[in-house]
Amino acid sequence: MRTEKWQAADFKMKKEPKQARSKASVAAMVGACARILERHGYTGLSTNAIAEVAGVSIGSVYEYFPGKEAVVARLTEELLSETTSLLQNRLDLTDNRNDLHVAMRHFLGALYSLMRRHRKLLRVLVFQVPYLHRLPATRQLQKELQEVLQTGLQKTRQQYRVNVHPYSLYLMATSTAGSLLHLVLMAPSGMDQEAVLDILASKLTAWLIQD
Amino acid sequence: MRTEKWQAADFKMKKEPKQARSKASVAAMVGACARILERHGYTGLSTNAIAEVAGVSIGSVYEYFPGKEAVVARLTEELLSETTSLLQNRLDLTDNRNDLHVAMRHFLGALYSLMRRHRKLLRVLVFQVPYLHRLPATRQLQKELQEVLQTGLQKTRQQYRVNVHPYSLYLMATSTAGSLLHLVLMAPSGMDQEAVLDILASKLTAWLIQD
DNA sequence: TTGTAATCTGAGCATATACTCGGAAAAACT
DNA sequence: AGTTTTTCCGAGTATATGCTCAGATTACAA
Repeated sequence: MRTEKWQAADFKMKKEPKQARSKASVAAMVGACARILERHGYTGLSTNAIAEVAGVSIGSVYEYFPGKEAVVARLTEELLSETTSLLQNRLDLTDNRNDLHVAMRHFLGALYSLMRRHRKLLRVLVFQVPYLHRLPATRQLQKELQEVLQTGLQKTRQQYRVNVHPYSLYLMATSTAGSLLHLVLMAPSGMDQEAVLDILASKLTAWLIQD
Repeated sequence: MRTEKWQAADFKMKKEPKQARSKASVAAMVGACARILERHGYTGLSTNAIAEVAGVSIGSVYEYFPGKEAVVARLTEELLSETTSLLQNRLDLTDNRNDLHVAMRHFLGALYSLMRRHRKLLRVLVFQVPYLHRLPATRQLQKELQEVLQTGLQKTRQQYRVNVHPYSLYLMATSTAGSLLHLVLMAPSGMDQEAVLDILASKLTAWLIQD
């Protein structure tokens, strides 16, 4: 029983594609990776499958990636950049609002719809990819979310004179993540999800103010 | 690209062991399954590995299980029964308490220490097993947790005259789960986890009462 | 003791997956 | 056009994994 490969997996590409042709190939591989994950889960993901679905040969895959783990890493990086830009946009939008509850609600709504758009992929990444939390993109996402929360709270603090305990902040973040994930991936049918978001925003606001 | 096997996996044992010898064998297989999952993750789990670690031959594994998925299912059932009995015990203990916050804190603490005891296994089950949420044991656990929450709240309602919206209840459950999971599996080092539990209990109590 | 059911064995086959390598084809450069 | 770099190809090898099966061994019962 030896240590599995993914425990020391290499998440970096062998080389960057330089010409337009090869960029298209890499894009096709990453796209194929996403489709396979959505349709067949991580168990169904193999380098051979990626090559087949992408319409390239197996040799081309290994030309750019050391293994499927690196393809998944690349895929999460692309998702990360989408999330980052959305976060920044939203933060700018709510910048000059002075209603905490409304701002909170907008932020939750944006995160929710983003997660919902990628729900199939998100489910597999979160619940099946063994090394997700060791991926650079994942770590950076957590970092950015925390910064956004801190920044947003800085303003709030000035306006409402709230002072949140670090542990309280930690609990707000983890519980919100838990609720959003459950709502997007596992919510029972017949649930008015927008209404749930309303309540969540209320509770978080109350939590902040009374702290 | 055909549909993967685990998507229609059979989670039931082929037959129950009848003699003491075979019961020991099955126990060894389940134990081996747990050890392999903890040490090598779901990727490292194979029927051959189970047989080797359990000290039985590969033929014996297939005598009782249709595949590794069924072994995992059996393992989760054993975890479920442990959880169920703990839940019942705790509920009895907090039965005649009239301090909502203290009761809540005890309940959280019990859940936390149980999860902590099985943290390695829990991490793999939650983040790697593709079919975890389709396992009968998982479904039943969610059911029981919901019942416990309802029952506990029934008493609370009488004592404190609180009336919680169903969505609010849903959010309490999912956010608590999210925080506990993060605390057990991903909390940054140097965190006073008992203190975090204190705050969580306070917040949940406040949430309930002000609702 | 003898027969029957339960249990265990492990070689072995079929398939899947990871990954290499020698060389062809296309693009870029001079 | 000639040269170099980049890109692509896919048969082929090594290994891992799922699973079967014919028969040996052990428990139990008549």
